[in-house]
Amino acid sequence: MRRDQILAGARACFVRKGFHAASTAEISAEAKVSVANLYQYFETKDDLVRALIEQDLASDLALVQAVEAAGSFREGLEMAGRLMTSDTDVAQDSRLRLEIIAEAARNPAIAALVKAADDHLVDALGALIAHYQAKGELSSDIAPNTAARLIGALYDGMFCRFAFGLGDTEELIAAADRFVFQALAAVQPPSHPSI
Amino acid sequence: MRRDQILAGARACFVRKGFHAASTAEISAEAKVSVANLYQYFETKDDLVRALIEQDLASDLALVQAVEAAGSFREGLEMAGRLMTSDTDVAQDSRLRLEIIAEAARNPAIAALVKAADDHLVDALGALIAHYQAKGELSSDIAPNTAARLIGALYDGMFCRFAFGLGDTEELIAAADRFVFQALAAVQPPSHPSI
Amino acid sequence: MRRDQILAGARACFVRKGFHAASTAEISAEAKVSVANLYQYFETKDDLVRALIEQDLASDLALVQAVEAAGSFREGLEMAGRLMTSDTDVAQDSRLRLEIIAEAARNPAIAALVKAADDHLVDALGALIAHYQAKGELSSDIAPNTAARLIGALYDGMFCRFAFGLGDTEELIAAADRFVFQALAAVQPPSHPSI
Amino acid sequence: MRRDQILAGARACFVRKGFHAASTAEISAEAKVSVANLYQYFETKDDLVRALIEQDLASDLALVQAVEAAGSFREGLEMAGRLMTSDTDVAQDSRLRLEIIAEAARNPAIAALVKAADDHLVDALGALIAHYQAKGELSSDIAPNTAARLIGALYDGMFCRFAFGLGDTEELIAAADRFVFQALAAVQPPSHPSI
DNA sequence: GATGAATGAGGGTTCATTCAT
DNA sequence: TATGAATGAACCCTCATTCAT
Repeated sequence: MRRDQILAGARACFVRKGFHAASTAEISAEAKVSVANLYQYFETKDDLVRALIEQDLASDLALVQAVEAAGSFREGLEMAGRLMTSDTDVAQDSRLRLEIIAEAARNPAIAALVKAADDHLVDALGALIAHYQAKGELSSDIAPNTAARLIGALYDGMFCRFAFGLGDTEELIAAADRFVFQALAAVQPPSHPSI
Repeated sequence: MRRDQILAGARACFVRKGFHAASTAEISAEAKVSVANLYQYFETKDDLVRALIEQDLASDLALVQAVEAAGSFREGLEMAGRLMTSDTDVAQDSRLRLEIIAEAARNPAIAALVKAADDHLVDALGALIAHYQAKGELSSDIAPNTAARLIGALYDGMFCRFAFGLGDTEELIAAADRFVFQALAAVQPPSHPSI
Repeated sequence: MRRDQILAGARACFVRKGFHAASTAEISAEAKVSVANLYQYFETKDDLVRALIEQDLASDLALVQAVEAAGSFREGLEMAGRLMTSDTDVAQDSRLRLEIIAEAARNPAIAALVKAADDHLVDALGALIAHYQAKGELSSDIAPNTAARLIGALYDGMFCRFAFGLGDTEELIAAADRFVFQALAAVQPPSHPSI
Repeated sequence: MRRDQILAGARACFVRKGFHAASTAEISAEAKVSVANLYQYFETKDDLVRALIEQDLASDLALVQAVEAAGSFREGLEMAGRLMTSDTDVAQDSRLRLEIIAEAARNPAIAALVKAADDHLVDALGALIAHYQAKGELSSDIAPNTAARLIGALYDGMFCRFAFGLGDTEELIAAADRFVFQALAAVQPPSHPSI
């Protein structure tokens, strides 16, 4: 309860100012809690950051599960796209995600968290791709996990853009879905056999 | 020059610690310059950041020009991939780029810079794609600028991962090239106009 | 009783960290009591400190009584020395004593307590010395209360050293006894009244 | 210069409130310096404390040298006593000394400093005592270093008392000198041959 | 009587920035 | 131009203390 309230306040502040620029004073004000109280729920500002990051990374799994539940790869992609944009505010989520990745680039502990979450995601998505490759719905020209990694990168890259208001969110996601499907589906690779 | 020397020191520090965590004291130490001296070349730490960002964004244009100079789209992609990895340290560049995007997500002034650079890039890449679509090398199913934006996103997303050491740099870039080409290629290979 | 339980916890913490560095949280944890509960027995941390100091100062009287009960001054000194080292942990007691004196040096209220206890002690010891001076066992060259004060100082000084583990406790106390006796003994041994 | 100014301010504050209760804000105010400036001369409040302690301990050597320079032990004692009381404010010095010893009781690093200084002092004083024992001015009944340690303890104990205004400073020191001399000089140990 | 939750005040430390030289 | 010295503002965190239950 109180803990969640604080996490929510922290999320708002981190989205607005980033991990480093958001002060514990701001966060507690946003969460309508005293600073000292905040420290009864989180040992350290870093701990608070870590908790938020874990919360955020965990939400990725929902996406994969949606894709898994779909009847075809294409459908799964569309479902995932819809889930992403269904959220209250994609730009905010994107900012937090961006902040997380930036923090991972400097803080090895955070990097480990992000890597673990990413591996998890890539494995799940890779398995799915392998499944559809076996069924013939997708081309087998690319290693499943490599494809998964590229899809992950594409989405991350879009989030980077959404984070500071570049382009129309839903439109780009829809285009991305088609783009990915086209890249992976190509039944008969045109002119350049395989490479 | 003194200014460049300071920028170089700043770059090293920002890559290592991020814009917020790198102190002017650290930067001047790295640049072998006194703090007060730094302030004779940059009015503010923010100015220093801005200068570095502009420097960094400008380097993107080289990529587009390489793609433009190539004989085919595919060749252009490969060239771009090679250019990116030819740099001294991709991880470092990626970290700075990531830091820039994260900063853009909070600072509207920086966002404007990044948007302008991105628009520039998208326009150039979009024009190129349109050119190859007209020649039949690429499918016309996708709007050229949308394709350009997706390509940009894919590369940004890969940089995000490189920034904290996820995956093999060159291998992933090569796969990305094929991925992009596959996604955009004309379904009916133009090299077999026989049909 | 609860109160004693808290005092014991406080003693342990104060010995370990000193009055200022020991927090009420630590003390209640050590006493296995909630912080709020502690405040039902002591209005203030200062009150707790004061109570502990009074407890500690009171224990000094036992020493004087031991000396009074002895048959000769020398014997009394030995008895006192034995009492002091018989305690569970001289170093711990010394630390607390030291902490008390240091606190007295800043806090007039505590200073008053310590002075009163010291006066009491000096008077009792002085009376004893006067008694043995009259009997000729001790030299009358020194005012009884001055001698008492010097003896007190010597012991306090030794406690200061014991507090951080300087030297062998029992050995030094034994030497101190001889030292004191030598200093106060009648120049012409009273046991050879022949002259 | 600045450093000394800060040390002086710190000394005043530490005497008044003790190491823990004196805040860096108070110290810098007393030294007429900004807090940030203080931190350019001392890395840490602990460093400041340590510097002050070292300064204080070093001043002890002057005493020993005075005793060494004297023609007889008794004369040396008197000289030392005069030196101690000649200082601007014995009570203040005593408070700082007390604070140092109390800190040594908790902080091993400080304990090491104090022990080293004490060993130095005991050795010097012990050598002197041995010298006068050889000359026959002092009795050989006591080990020189033990005697030195006891003398040190006696003086420390007196300082403890001076620290909170117990008794007349000069009078007690004079009495202590006689006390010590009597204890060590006793040409013919009265009645209790050696023990 | 007992406690978990809550907080205002303050503590040590750092930082971007200025200025006299 | 170049710098050592200086500082106000802020930051993270802790503590003695209170109060509703």
